[in-house]
Amino acid sequence: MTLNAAFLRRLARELQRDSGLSAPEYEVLVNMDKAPENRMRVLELALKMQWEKSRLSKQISRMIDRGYLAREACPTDQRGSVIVLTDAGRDAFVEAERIHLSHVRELFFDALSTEQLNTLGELAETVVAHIDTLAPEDVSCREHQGPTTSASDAPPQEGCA
Amino acid sequence: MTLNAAFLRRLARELQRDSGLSAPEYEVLVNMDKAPENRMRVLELALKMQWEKSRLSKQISRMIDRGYLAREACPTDQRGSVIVLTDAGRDAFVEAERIHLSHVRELFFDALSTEQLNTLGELAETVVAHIDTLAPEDVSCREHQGPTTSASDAPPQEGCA
DNA sequence: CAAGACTTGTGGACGTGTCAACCAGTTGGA
DNA sequence: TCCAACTGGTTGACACGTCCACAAGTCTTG
Repeated sequence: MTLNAAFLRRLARELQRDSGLSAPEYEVLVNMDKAPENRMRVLELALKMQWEKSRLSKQISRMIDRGYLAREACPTDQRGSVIVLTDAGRDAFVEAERIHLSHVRELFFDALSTEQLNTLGELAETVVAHIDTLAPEDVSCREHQGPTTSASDAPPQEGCA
Repeated sequence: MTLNAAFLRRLARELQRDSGLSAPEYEVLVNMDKAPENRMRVLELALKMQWEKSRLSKQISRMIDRGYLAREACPTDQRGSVIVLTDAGRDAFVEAERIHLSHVRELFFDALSTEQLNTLGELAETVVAHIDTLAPEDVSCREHQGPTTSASDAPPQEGCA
């Protein structure tokens, strides 16, 4: 726990300082960058990131204000909106990614041997699997309780690789 | 990273739901409970928790409003204030601790063998040590740069044991 | 002692996160 | 067909965090 708290705080600060992007902004950009045509429905993104739709909605609004994203009407569902990565957004992301990866490498990977990294990965997966096993708890996009519609699809997309 | 994010979020939510205390509140109470006579100077607490003084100041104010803490004038330094754990604060903490420890046990310790736990602990310490080695970065109570006044004293007090 | 430097703690502005309420569009039946 | 239930997304209220500025007390030094 100590490790993780210090680690995340430090990475977030370094990212902000060196690239101007906050950690949440970076995470969103990671996922938008991977999306086909750099466009995605809000809910699709929320599922992929395991974020609450409310949280994502607000984050998106702020990032639109900053020029990183744009919102478009969805042609097939009048309620929905499609989020698009702007050129400015992509530029900011590319630069931030370069910086961030070097921070990660410096702080983490240099500290452990390959073997140790593998061991750590296995331990982490063990616990994650255990958490999934216990009450599904339906991590984020709740407010429906379909009987375990599709519990363990893809893991959430953290912005760390 | 995935492990930690999911883990912390889940624990925080369970704590809030079952005890009514937020994670930051709980952390503060952990430290106040350990303090001699349940009283501490603000800055002393900030150092122990590795929190920014501003963050702590605001958290304390909220917790005073909720009746968990009280503020007293410091007899030896007119600027300072001493924080005291109220009876209500102690009661809330005792109850929350009971609940929280069972959550931790269920989520984490049940998932790994003793040997695995030891291994994980060693890996975490390795990385923490590495982080400390790299730029001290002076984790939280910055805004003075005394030449490494007392770098690695006690580790920060996380509320997890 | 007086001036400047430093310390302790608070407050404002703003970004981030959760919960719950809400609107509008969509859908599945009677 | 038409209404009730559901879904996609936004918003408001509030808690939490960070950065920066500041007031007021304390220390240092000429």
